[in-house]
Amino acid sequence: MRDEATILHIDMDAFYASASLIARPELRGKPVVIGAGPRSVVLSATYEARALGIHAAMPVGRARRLAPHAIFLEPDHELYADISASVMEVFRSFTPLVEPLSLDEAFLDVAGVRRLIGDPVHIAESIRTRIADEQQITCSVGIATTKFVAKIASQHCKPDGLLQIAGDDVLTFLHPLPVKALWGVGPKTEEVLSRLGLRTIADVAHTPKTTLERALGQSAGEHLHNLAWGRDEREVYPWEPEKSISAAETFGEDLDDEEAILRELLRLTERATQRLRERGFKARTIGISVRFADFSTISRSKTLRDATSVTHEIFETARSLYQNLHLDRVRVRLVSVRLENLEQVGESAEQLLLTQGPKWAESDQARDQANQRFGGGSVRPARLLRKPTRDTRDVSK
DNA sequence: CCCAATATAAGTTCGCCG
DNA sequence: TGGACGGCGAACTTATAT
Repeated sequence: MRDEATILHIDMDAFYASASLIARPELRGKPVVIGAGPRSVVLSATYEARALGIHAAMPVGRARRLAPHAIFLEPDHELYADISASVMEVFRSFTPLVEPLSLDEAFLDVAGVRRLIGDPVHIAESIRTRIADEQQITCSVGIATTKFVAKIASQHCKPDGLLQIAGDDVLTFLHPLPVKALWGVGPKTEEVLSRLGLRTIADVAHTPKTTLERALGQSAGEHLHNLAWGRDEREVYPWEPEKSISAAETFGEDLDDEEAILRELLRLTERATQRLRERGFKARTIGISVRFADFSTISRSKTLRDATSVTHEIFETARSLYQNLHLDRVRVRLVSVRLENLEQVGESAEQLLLTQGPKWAESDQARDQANQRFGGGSVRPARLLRKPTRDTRDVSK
């Protein structure tokens, strides 16, 4: 194990509701609804929302009803991608070893540049200053010898903080924390651990590894035991290949009409396959998930003989997966389309056209180009021309 | 009663092959 | 022919994270 704390975990504070974002000219003075979840203005209970004068938290559906003309800053809004790209660029100006975890979080390994630029704390302060200057966003930085401890440290000092945990202090820092703080322990695992009488990370550390493995499975048991002793071998990888692409949509109201559900499925297939093609992938495995009114969820998938990126082909697979469920007017809340087993398409576009069936591949290509030129959704299958169902989200009830 | 969207990892079950 | 067994990939579920 390295004994010097050179791993940084940087977490933007209030990224999705940052003052700089709301101050953007195109948003100034307009009602803005932030977030996408059941409590769309998720931030009401947090420091950042108070600072911004946001008081109301409500489901996004209600927000749409109350303020239909508001600007909805959902997580996939392009403004966030812009800011994220700028921020990651700042990180990369300090070291190439930047591993983004999401739009607003990244790990950095500064071991190799410390002689060049300065010690990790100095680097962290420089980064915080630059992000504040350029984006008017505060961020919190955890510095430690491992990813895991760096991540907990940044949570610990949030907001607008910096916390370094030296190698010698790791266990003192870690052990009093609740098991929930272990990365990978969610509600289910917490419950299992609690039945074993384990409440703190120290408790987990002092439990025989075999006991943990029996209760949680081999891999998770061993992993947690290691983390509890501050052992985390994972390195900072600047790049990981993508493994799946998916698109999902929760309906404004539950649907039970097969025709309507298939229309949504086609729309989601469009969304997913377009991203697939943008990234130069084909997929061999097509999966769907269906969530019912009671929130239970099932999934089905099919692996094809040959990978494809053709909307038509993928939709037909998704459709047959759906129809094989033989749902008879069951109330459905969400469907999703997932593409897995991704393969990078070879250089030759000709080969793609020949092997994929010229007609559909060409029509996809033409549509992608048109959508790029005229904006997403300007060209779409005839089947989708009827009024989209999602707009029913904010009416009635 | 209410519970987003996207991605990853790992566990289980099952069928196929030798 | 019958069966136990192991390996393997596919299908599916569950858990977790942001």
